[in-house]
Amino acid sequence: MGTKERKERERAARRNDILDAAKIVFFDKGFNGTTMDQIAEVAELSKGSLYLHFQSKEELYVSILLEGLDLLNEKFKEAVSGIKGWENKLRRIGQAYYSFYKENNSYFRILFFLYHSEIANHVSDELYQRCFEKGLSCLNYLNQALREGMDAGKIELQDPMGLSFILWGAFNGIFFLSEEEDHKRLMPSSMDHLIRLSIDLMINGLKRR
Amino acid sequence: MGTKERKERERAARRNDILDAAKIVFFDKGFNGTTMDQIAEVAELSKGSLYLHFQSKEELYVSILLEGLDLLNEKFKEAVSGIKGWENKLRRIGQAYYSFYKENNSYFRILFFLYHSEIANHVSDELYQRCFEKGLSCLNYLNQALREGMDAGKIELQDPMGLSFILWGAFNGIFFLSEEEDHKRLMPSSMDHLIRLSIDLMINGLKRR
Amino acid sequence: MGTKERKERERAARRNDILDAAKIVFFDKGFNGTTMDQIAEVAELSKGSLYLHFQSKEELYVSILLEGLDLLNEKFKEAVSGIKGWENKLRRIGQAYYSFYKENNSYFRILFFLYHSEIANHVSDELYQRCFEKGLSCLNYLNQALREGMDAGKIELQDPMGLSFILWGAFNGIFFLSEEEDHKRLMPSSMDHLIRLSIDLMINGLKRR
Amino acid sequence: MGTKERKERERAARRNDILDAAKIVFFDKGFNGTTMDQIAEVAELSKGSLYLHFQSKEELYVSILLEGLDLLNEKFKEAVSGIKGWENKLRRIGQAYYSFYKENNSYFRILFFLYHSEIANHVSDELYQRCFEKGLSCLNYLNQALREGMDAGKIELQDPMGLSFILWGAFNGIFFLSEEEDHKRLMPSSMDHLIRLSIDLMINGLKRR
DNA sequence: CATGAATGAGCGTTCATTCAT
DNA sequence: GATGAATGAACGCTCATTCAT
Repeated sequence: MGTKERKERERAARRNDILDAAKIVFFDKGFNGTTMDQIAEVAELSKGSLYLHFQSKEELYVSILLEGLDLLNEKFKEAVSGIKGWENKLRRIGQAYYSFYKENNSYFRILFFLYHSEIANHVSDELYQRCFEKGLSCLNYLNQALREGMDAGKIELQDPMGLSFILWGAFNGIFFLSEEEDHKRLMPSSMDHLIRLSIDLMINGLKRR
Repeated sequence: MGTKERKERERAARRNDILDAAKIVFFDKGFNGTTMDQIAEVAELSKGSLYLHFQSKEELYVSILLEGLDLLNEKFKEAVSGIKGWENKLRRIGQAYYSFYKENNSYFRILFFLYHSEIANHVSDELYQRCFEKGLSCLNYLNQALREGMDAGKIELQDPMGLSFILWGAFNGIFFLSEEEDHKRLMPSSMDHLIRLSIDLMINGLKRR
Repeated sequence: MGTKERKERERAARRNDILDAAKIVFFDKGFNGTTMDQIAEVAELSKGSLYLHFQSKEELYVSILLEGLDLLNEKFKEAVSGIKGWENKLRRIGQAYYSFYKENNSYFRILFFLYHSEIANHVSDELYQRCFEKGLSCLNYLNQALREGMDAGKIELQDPMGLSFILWGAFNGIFFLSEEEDHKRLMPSSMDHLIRLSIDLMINGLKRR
Repeated sequence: MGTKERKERERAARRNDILDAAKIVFFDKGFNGTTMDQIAEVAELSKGSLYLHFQSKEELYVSILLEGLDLLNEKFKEAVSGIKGWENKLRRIGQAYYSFYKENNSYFRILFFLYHSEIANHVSDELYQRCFEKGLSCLNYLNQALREGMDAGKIELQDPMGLSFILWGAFNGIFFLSEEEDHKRLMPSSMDHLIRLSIDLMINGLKRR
């Protein structure tokens, strides 16, 4: 009886090995720069075996992205846990996202790279849907904080989802821009400072006058 | 005579034909999804002829980007021409960027995709530098407006370049997020509304209390 | 089992198939005139498969050359085995080279063509080194015979390696010249006769007076 | 009237310009490494104009070879002029060929490269024939010297053309072998010494006993 | 389940040659 | 005669995916 379970556990372990190997290579060389051979070699598995667990290169890539979203969800959860007040919550979420960007930069880039690439089109609907939901879940932390602020009358009564969306997009864009090596030439101030500025700007902007 | 001049005009025209063809294909399939054969076919030219005008696929791609940046610069220039007041200027720039995003969406995507890709590394320094400068020039319109606000004491005295950077990034991110087809499922409100909200949020955030 | 062994044998066999196919085409059209597609077609394999066994066109080419050198080494070994006297040995070596030239003409041409081509530069050091050593080994048969003649006081005491080099080069050149179809127009006598003449000339030239 | 002549002179001059340019590039990069564009650029002419004077890349190449053969003929002529005795003549011819090899190495290589390459097949019969004849003419210097030796009873009475052929081939082979960079590793003695040795060997070998 | 040999479509780039002007 | 834009057939090599064992 336990046999079946063990088998499944082993299968999951194998899957994880592949994922770990893929992460190493994808993080290092990007989607197009990575070959299935390289992943197989790092995973110490045959190339064919990769396809026993993932339907395609794209699905493998997106599976990593999914991990990234899980991680981010967790970070957001921690960030707001026990925190009172919409403003504090937003600040904490912003900082959490920034720390995710810094500490898990590779995940951030993968996460970002998905959109608009041809990758999304080569992935099963089911997998895509799961991505979508996890993204939505992240967005919801923002959403909650904003609602709280509106309920308290501190933020103009408007659709909180739209605002969450804006904040999320804005931070993405700022991080993304910072990625670019040459942009650092332009920036008079440190990234840390810039992010603090951004958070202040957003919070300040949200407040009713 | 004038023969020489005519020749040059024809050459430029041909170059433009290629650029137009490339735009069509790149916009549709992305950089990696596009082949030189496809471009040649659309341009109704032989593949070899492409290389008479562009050294490589990458240079062709970046040349389009350069056009996009020119266009955007123009849009920004128009946007602020004759406008008084930092707030008005910022609003106009934001709207101009939004209209660029909407009306020249393909340019926007190419423009956005350049960063962080390996493309930049396969392009001559000179071409890359020109991109950089044109991007900087766009940023400067924001910069000017912010300085004006600071001089008028309406905006907290801080590094305007950093703030420009934030605003630029934020808008990029918001547009980019909106690109994603599925995100539209989430959005309760129209894109137009969302952008107005964003601009208000930023302007409000900038103002001193 | 022995499964693993069988696999290896099959792999080696396949490698040989490719080598055989490549020989046919290279011999016929030369290095630059040969395409990987042609080889693949003759080998009844896909082009991609060629690269499973050889890193590049050049490596494939040089691998054939290596075979040729092995064969030649063997011929020289046989030629001198059991033969007494430097003169006899030299004659036998000369004849062996001539028979190699005649019977394995394709190898001869490849062997000859390597030098001075850009091919050598596109081959791994290891492969190149092996070529070099096998060539040296061939040269050594000459070297031994010459030493013997010097020890016996029949040949002027001079550096035998230099002389080996001369003899080797001379025969190469003579064979090579004979290759040229049109040169046959000039030759009043048969190739066989010419070679006998050459050997006599060399032997005679070596002897002290 | 002089008009026509002048035109022809100009045409010949142009042809020479191309030849000179081609020499520079071919000598530097070899046949396959050279493009018609490069030649055109060095010649400060358009690519199309090249074809006004030469039917193909191959014909251009072989035309240079022809120059080389002219040069060699001249060298041989000088070498034997006023020299008495077959042995002296042969020595002088051998030295002349060596000096040609050293001082006009690029010509030597082109001359050598022709044979067995696919080049010969892409050249008009007429051009090929001219090559052949000039080669023959070179050979004749050897031929004459050998006949003289035979008439004087110093050389075994045999077909002198066959022997010329052997000598020519032998020197070619020795020079060619020396070209190879790595062979220098093997050689205990200098090239100069080696050649002296070769000439002695041949002369000695020719003499009757 | 695991393997890894085999596939084959595809790619960016080159370049000798042609030909309208 | 001179030009140089245009051609188009090649070419070496890659790599995601398949499938017999």
